[in-house]
Amino acid sequence: MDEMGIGEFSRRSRLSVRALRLYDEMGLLAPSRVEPGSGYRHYEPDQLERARLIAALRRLEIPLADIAGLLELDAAALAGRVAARWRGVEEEHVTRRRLVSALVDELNGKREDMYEVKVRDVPERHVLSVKRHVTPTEAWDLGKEFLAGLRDAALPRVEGEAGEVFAIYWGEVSEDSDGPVEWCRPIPEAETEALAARLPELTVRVEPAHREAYVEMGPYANQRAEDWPLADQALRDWARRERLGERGLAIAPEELGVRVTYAFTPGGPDCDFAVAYLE
Amino acid sequence: MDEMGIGEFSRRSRLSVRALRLYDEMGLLAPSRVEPGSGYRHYEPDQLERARLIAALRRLEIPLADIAGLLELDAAALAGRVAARWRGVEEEHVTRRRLVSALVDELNGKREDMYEVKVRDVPERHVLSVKRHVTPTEAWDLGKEFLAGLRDAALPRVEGEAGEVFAIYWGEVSEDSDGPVEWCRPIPEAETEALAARLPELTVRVEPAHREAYVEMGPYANQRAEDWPLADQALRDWARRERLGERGLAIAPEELGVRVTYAFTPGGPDCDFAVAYLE
DNA sequence: CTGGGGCCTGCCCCAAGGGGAGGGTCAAGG
DNA sequence: CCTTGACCCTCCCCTTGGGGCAGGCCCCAG
Repeated sequence: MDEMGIGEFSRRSRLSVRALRLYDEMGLLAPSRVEPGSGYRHYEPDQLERARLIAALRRLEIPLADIAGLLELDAAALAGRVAARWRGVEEEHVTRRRLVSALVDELNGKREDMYEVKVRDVPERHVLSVKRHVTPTEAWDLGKEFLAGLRDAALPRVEGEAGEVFAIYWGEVSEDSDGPVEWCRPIPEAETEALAARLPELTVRVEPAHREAYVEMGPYANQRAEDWPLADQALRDWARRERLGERGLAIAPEELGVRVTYAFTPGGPDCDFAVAYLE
Repeated sequence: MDEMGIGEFSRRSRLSVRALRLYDEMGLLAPSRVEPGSGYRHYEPDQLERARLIAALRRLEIPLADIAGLLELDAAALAGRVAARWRGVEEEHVTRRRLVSALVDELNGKREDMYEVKVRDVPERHVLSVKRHVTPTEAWDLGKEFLAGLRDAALPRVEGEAGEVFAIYWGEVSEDSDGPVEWCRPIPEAETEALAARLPELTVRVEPAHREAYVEMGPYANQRAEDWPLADQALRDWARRERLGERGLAIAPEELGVRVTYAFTPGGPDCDFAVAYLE
């Protein structure tokens, strides 16, 4: 019977008296005995183990509510959950690291010339497409699925840059706005009807000729989400310089009705970031 | 004059309306115009840059109060501060990563045998020592300084394990309790008086013979702070199994008057974690 | 003239405690 | 027996960065 007061238990567990009272209140770590008269809390030495485990989990910034659940698991299961949670933290950390380097580069002016805006004329094209409402992550999955389907179908190609697969963001794609997004594959005009019959799950339509502004983003752009706003900004600045704001230029993915196209090289991960405007 | 309402500015800056109102209130990002009658906020497009910068800094979890200061800097200085802050985050992340792996290993029982408790008899020794009240970080600095001084003094050695440099934590060393901590170097009994005269800044005393329990912690233990509590726990468990709790065994660094000794190999970073008890 | 969206302020809420007020309890020393 | 100091209690307000909701105003289109 070598129970101790909250002060000593605090020192031994390296948890503050404050925290111990909170954990008691939350039912996370109740004292072994509470004096009825004074309300004094008393703890047993073997409660230190639980206390120290809580302290360790808190040091990893795990919320108390989650800790309550974790404490019901056996050691092996707990270890698994902690490891799994940590993998998530690592991932987020890597994301943030990329964000920092992008931000620092941008502040140091190293990215200004990375996003040179160019203009190109795109002829009228017949395309096979899917158009769907999607969340940001689903947008890429939709693209992957679309590309995989195309490979199986072994379609005839249109020559040159105009033959590349591309995506059109018809509206903002974010947490609370879901596009739609359309993935397109140009096809030779002559084969339009045959392909429409062969691939009934895809739409066939005509993409009108237009002139578009674009920036080249290089390989793996899709993995560097922090670069997209910069490309967006570059195009936005260009549009303002060119005073195109009121001539039907669609400048922002976050504006509804916008047409932002991403031009892809189907074999690889290269992509452009293009803003279409119609003359 | 293409100003916009708070809703559109929110979508374009990817900051919530809520956040924008808060930033206005805090003076971080004031709207360019507030309608006197209705209180409606209006923003100019060129405020988007600042807004997006704030959003980027917030994504790095920089507090708003700090952001206010950062926004007054020019781009290069800001980049430097962001990079510096990030280095701190990286460091903390590494610390936490070690903590996780230690915790997971412990939960999986991989560390149980790492801390096998052994017992050894230590003869009476004459030692040169410094004893001082220190904070946790100062404790190691004190040790380094002590070891450096010893090297310069070229002292005669005592043979064997009993000749190693060691430290005694006479009391808890933490944020609000500061030891004291004593660093000791055994010397041959015959030279006691000569050395006392030669090194007047050091104390000379006799460390009585005793039997002590200890665990071996291997190299670089001082860099793995998360291992110390485990060693402590191993000794604590051992003491309870051996029913030594009431026979004068000092079991906890957080208990005042305790004697926890750390045994060092002076050339390298290896150290034991020893708990002395007197028979 | 009515509906629907956009916008306003003001109030309460979250996590995980920190700080302090005001007051009770307990052991030792004078 | 009294006091002193250490310890402990509950209760309330404070923090950060907003989220949610209520009640009400503004403004435009049909």
